[in-house]
Amino acid sequence: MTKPSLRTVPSTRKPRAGRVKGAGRAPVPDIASALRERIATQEIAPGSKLRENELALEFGVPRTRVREALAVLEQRGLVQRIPNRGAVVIRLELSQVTHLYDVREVLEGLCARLATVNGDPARWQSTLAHFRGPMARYVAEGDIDSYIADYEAFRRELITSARNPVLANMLDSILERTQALIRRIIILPGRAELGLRQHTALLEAMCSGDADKAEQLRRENMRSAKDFLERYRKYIL
Amino acid sequence: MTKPSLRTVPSTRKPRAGRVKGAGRAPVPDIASALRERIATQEIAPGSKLRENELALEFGVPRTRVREALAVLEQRGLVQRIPNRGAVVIRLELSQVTHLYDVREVLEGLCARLATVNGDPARWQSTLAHFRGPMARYVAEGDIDSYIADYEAFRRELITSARNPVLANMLDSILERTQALIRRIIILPGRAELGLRQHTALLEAMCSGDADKAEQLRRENMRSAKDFLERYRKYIL
DNA sequence: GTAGACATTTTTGTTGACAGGTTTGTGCCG
DNA sequence: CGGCACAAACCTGTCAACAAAAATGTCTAC
Repeated sequence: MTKPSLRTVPSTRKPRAGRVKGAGRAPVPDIASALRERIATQEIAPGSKLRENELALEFGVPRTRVREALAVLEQRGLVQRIPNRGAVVIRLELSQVTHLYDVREVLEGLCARLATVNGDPARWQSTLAHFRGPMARYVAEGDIDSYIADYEAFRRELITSARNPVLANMLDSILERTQALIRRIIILPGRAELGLRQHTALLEAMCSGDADKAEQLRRENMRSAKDFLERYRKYIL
Repeated sequence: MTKPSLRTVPSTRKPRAGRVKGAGRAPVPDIASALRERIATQEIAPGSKLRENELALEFGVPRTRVREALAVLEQRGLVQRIPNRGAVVIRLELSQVTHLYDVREVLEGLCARLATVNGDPARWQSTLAHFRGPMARYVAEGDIDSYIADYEAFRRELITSARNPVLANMLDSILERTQALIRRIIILPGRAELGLRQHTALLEAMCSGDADKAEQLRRENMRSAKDFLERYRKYIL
């Protein structure tokens, strides 16, 4: 019943290359990354249709390349493609998020263990200090952005230190799919404070070279994140 | 000042080109599966080049479809694609296998735990009996094929019972990449016997509903498999 | 006899066009 | 006034031809 007002480009062709984004030639990985970014930031809402022609026009690339990028995103679990109907952004159900967090728990645990085993303990001292000092202040002052940014850096450092490309790839895949949520979890009452304590404990275990404990602590951390998520699911999903 | 490519005049008429043979139409996933199978069985050796034209001809499909299939295989980590040089089957280094097994350890552990939690304990009684009876006989008699087949069935049952699609997908991904190895690991001296004992112990834990123990036992099982692999690496890789 | 330059062939990368299916808009009939 | 059938527009799936790059083969010069 809704009048389909203003469909873009009624009859006038775009005469010039009106490429809004990258000028000429964007490689497939770049297109996939750009799309991934938009999905993560919810610039493209879950459930939206991704029209190939539209994207091809915007990026100024042939449709085939957009198609390849969509195939990558499908393999990565970010979009769902229905034959002859196109690609839509995956809508996160609670069950799906639970599945992701169950897997993430053991993978992050492994990551913490490997990072502890691989590096020398002294390496994490400065990070521990950072969590005890500035990070604690961020939490106390409610500077969520700084806290998230530095936490992400720490997480990346863990992955790098683990030196396991397979693990890194899988963790990336999970992060891509849950990134839209972390900001909403972290502002839950008490979550940041608990997380901070847990990260500090983890770093202490890592500094003392106790890999088993590091793994266990990291897993507990993930489990508690999942608990928060399930408890406050109404406010998040 | 990009000169827009001149619009081609549709002068050539296509006389409904008939397909030469009954060479059917294979969808992209089928081609990917076929290739995956060949890689797993080493019908295509690691390091081989996969020529698009060749495969297109063999499958009786246009080259584009082979190309898509190769893209899937690349995302799955089974082949490596170098720009302008084509796709080659990944060659497994020991370090890579170690990485895969480290990740597999925690994922299989999670799988065992979830399978224990989700199903009722009685469900695994018959499987336990199967491992104590026929499976033990297979090992004693050296009937490796039957042993592997039934073990694979058990493994799939675990994955199904875990009811976690994310986990299932990742375990599949790992299996695809290591499948060429399992047969060689299992024939190592003492491996099958140890594995049998470990699987039996795992099933006992599952029957008693002890999820934590199940996870731990499964992880030990994987770790010992990795140990065998590293000890006998000369004979395997 | 070998190394290097050039020509040929093979293989991959890219593009636009066409065909089939789905959604959307419109008119007719109950 | 609402629902159904039909037609148009749109979108995706598919394909074969074209262009560029790499690999291969050949010949010549030293």
